[in-house]
Amino acid sequence: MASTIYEQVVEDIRSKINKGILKPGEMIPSESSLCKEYNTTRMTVRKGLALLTEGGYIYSVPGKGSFVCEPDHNRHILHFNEMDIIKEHADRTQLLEVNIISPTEELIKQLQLKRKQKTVVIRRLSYSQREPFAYDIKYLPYDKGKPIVEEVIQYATFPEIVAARMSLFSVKNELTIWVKKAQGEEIKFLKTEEGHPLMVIEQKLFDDGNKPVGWGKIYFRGEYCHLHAVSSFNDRIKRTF
Amino acid sequence: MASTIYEQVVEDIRSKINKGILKPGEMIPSESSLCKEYNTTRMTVRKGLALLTEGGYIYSVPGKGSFVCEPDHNRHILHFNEMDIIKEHADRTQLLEVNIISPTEELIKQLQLKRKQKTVVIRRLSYSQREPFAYDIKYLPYDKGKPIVEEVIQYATFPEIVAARMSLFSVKNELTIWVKKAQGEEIKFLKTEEGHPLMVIEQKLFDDGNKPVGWGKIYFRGEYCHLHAVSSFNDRIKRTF
DNA sequence: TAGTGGTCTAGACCACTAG
DNA sequence: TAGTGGTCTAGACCACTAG
Repeated sequence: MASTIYEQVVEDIRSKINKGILKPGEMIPSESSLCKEYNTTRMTVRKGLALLTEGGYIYSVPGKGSFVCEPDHNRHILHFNEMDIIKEHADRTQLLEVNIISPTEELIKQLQLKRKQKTVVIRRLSYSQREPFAYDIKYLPYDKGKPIVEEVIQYATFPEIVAARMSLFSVKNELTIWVKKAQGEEIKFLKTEEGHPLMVIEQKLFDDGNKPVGWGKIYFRGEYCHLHAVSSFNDRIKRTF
Repeated sequence: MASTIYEQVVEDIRSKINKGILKPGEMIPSESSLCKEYNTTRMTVRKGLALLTEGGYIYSVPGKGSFVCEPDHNRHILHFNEMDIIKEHADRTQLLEVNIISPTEELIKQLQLKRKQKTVVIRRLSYSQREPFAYDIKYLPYDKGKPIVEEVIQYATFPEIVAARMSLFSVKNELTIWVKKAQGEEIKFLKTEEGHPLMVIEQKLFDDGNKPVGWGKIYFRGEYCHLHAVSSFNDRIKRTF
């Protein structure tokens, strides 16, 4: 049950939208008419409308009114944490390499480096019952002032590694996910037959100013990587209740 | 530049959090002290704090204060629309089957059906330059009252099909994504060699009352499916500015 | 010109926290 | 007991929309 007036406003309008009484594109009652309906003031009505806006149910157009959104069925929340997937199966994670190298052309492009700037490489291999199942390689711009702590690196996710080194609160992470047949280095480390399906997850990290601060790929033996995502639509408003 | 007082509050506090001046877990200044600092009233300060809360920067504890959140690097936004991926490559989408069947045990379980309730099957195959690359199969509970319009089904996403049939505003969609080697039926339709890597995307749809209203899988030839996701963290608040 | 949403004021009362 | 955030009131002025 709604314990406050604004919750009542939210529940009533949300239910009307979900039942199709209010359809996408249609105008909802104006703030002043809602004030009368609920015998309350504008600020209270607006608190409810703000929650409906946050939840993706309505949007407002100054001077005109508030309208029901087109539902967005495409937006999903993907909870991706490389270490969760690794920990789920791994009994051992081996640090293959932590090094400072001169960047390749690809790295200069991806991390937008100056030509003489060094990069840190981190390569890890995770085993499940002696079978290697995840191989990952990460690059980040080298910064003399910031030491690399191996114990941290071994068990941290990429955003954690970068955020720790750069003391960033928010690191933007762009994921690209695809499938490929194992070949070359991947076969060597993951000990698969040639052509074995791999799930590849590429991560590109950016700081607040959109500067690349990390780039890496994780190769999972296909059978070890299941990803889960949920449409974010209904979820967004629930935090509040 | 901030054109309103509450935007100024948001920008100042957000910048302090991003620079590490305010660290996760620390308390931010109280509402009353922010009122003094910005020479404004509580409702205006609270509007700014509401946006910071929405953006995942702070949370409040009644009686105690407002605190800086631990950043959540795991939450990503995945924009997944099966038809976008299909349209990107397809020059033809063939409706293989639209049928009403008696459910298998698996279907009864997945869709929580009563034993005698029929289900609708929809199977499609998409071609890129005569090469089949996406095979998908969808099931939804059969409802006598709701006709199945083939022209719609051929080009609609699963949530669209279900939402249209059930006049639902919000359908919850649970995605599971994994990799498998092509075998059996998949080889037959996608005309791949055995063991070819496939990206499998399973969709399970629920109505407002968490009742399953659709279940299906899409099999992509691996090379045709790249998924993109972005950490949602910084994005959430930007809508407002 | 009447109606709309956006911003803001200056209060009130409440439950809760922690010394 | 002083301080905190949560809810709510009853206004004000504004820019904008559309007849």
